[in-house]
Amino acid sequence: MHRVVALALDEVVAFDLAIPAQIFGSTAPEYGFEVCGPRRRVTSDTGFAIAVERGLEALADADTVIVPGVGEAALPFHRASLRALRAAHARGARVASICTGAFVLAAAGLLDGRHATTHWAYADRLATEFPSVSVDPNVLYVDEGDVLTSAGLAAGIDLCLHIVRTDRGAEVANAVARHLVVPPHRDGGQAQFVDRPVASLPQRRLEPTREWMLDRLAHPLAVAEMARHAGYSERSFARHFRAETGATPLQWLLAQRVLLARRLLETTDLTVDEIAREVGFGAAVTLRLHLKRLVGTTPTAYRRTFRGTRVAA
DNA sequence: ACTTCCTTCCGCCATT
DNA sequence: TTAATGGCGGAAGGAA
Repeated sequence: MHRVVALALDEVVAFDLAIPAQIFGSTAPEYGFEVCGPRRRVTSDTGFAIAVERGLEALADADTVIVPGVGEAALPFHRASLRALRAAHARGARVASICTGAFVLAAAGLLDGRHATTHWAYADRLATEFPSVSVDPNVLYVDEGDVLTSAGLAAGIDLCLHIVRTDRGAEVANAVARHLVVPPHRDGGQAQFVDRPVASLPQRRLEPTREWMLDRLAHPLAVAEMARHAGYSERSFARHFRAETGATPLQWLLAQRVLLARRLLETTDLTVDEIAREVGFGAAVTLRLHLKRLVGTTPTAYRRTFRGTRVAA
């Protein structure tokens, strides 16, 4: 049982807190979830009160600590909370933030010299207040291994799914996503928002083409063909694709191939070479390369870790 | 790991 | 005038 503990400070963003509560507290299997904080009762950013079951001592035996966003009034933070966070991290716990929770991690010194992200509207401020943090406002989440940060609000869902995928594999993460009724995978590097601050309707114009690409994943697929399917020139296709997904066509395709390969490694006994061909990589070396690049591991090591993991209903 | 060949991506800019 | 389009060239990056 992997213990996830969320730290609820004053003016905690209710939505941010609800995400890990839903995912680790009820949807994903084999996780335990608790909410802790320096006070037994906090008022959320939207005004309703939350009963906090545990004190800061709960951080002492957490495997993963999640810090949701907090309102302006919560700054500066309780020294005891920051100390407990530092101690948890030093002990080896994985620490993650959602939205403006990154300010708490930064105040605890856990982001020094690291890449991090936060809600796009606060990115400048984070970079100004904590010059030693390398802030990237254009990604959904940043995974530094023992410290993870995510962008605003709904990006917390992407982060928590990413954590489940890391711990339990792609198959379990997909099952959780299906239960939540969200798309199974947005890559961390995806832009938080595209072109306009207020996204207008047609963000799914290329969806049929993406579906078509998924169907033909096993075959070689050139950008020129994709553009033709979408009815655009290559140049315009690339522009629209990036605007909708945050990724270039090839990046997206490679990510989907790796994702499918992960599922096959988890759920089948096909050889690495067979899987490589099955997902559209010409040979096993190519799969190895991209799996290493995107997940940081080798096919056999990945299979050893995740083969046979049970899937949530 | 290195090299070669090929594709992809993106800024620039004229055109619609 | 603004917004979208698509061709071009060079640099980056993928495949073998």
